[in-house]
Amino acid sequence: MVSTKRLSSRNRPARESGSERRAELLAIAAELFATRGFLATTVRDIADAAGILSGSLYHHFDSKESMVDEILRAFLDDQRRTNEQVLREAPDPRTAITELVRQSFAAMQKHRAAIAIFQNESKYLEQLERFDYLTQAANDFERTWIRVLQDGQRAGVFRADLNVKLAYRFIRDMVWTTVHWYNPRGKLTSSAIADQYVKILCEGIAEPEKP
Amino acid sequence: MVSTKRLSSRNRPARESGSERRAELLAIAAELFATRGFLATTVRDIADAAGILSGSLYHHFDSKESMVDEILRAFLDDQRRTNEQVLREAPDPRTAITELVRQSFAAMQKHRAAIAIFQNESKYLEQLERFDYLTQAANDFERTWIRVLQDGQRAGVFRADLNVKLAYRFIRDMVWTTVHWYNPRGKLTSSAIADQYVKILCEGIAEPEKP
DNA sequence: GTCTATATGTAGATAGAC
DNA sequence: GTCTATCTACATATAGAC
Repeated sequence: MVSTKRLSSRNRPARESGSERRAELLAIAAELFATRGFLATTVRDIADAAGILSGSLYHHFDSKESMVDEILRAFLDDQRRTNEQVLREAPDPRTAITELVRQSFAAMQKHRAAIAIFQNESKYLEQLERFDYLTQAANDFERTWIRVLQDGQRAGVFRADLNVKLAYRFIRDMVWTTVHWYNPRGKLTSSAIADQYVKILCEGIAEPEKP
Repeated sequence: MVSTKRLSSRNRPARESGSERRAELLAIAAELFATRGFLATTVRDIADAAGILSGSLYHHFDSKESMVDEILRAFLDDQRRTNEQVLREAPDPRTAITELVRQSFAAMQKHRAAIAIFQNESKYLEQLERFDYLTQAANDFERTWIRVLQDGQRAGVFRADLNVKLAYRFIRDMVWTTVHWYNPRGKLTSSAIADQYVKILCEGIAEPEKP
């Protein structure tokens, strides 16, 4: 049974995805990239934090860029899938917006470091060809939110005088920048923050009920 | 009249503040730091953009850090002064908040690059002792806004159920992150953005008038 | 999977001529 | 005020032993 053709974690080449050690190292790198910044973090910093020497990292990864690439792709794939599900299931624009916000905050539990990196380093990484998908992902998010806002305007649940592009940026910045100060072990749960934000947001942009 | 003891721009030592060339070079550096990031910008990049060689920069500045230091201090001093004036002159909390927002957006005309640098690089620069004042400045801003929000709550013009610390971060992020996409030569004036934002913000957090 | 040893590039910064 | 020339340090990455 050992000589099966299926690649188990025992015989899979180390430089491909799936090994537990890789995952550990990626988590360590993600944390450092998020807190110190990608450029300010050296491969020696990562190796030190992992208790190995810098050269040993190259047994697992091609380069520092490959590491951040994997971290970001994992987050963006996950986020895109979840957004699509929200849009499929939401019965109306107001629910859709609320759920998109709540779901973005929820992502902070799982992808806190990746979100911070996406926020802080996109401007730099987008200059490199291999990270073109970051620009595409940002455009995808924008299209999704703007469509929901416009649908809501047409349906009369969002103010007609709202500049949807501006409102989108407003919501996006509000949600994502939370990662800069959010503390996963603090008093405020991501759910509580989401509730407070959605409340401020909706009572600002929702058309008041006609009496 | 030439042999006066007063330092004119003719005889002032080049490495002190005031010369026009310094100001030009600082503006060029600020633009690069803002768009590419502080670490990603090399002194050679700055020199290239200025049409000189990298060594020549050191006739004007001690180091790359000194350059960003000057850029940030100029912005923060200006901003602090303006905030104090707003607070002195605003007759009530709602006006104070509105004017603080409007004034922050107005700062984007004069200090766009510095604001972006302050936003993007503070986390890294704060690790260095010489930039301790960045942490202090951020705390000062926070205290100012929170005081106004609390005053407004006590006066009954802001919702009593508002989490002021959360609302502050909400406003701060909303305002400052605009610099990431604000285009000084675009259709939207900073004043128009401010109006739209203040509207969304206030109709969200202002207590509705009792009929 | 990690270590030893090292190649290679490039960054920030300096000294002195013009 | 800028250039020429160069120093020094450190970053990413590699090759092969264990």
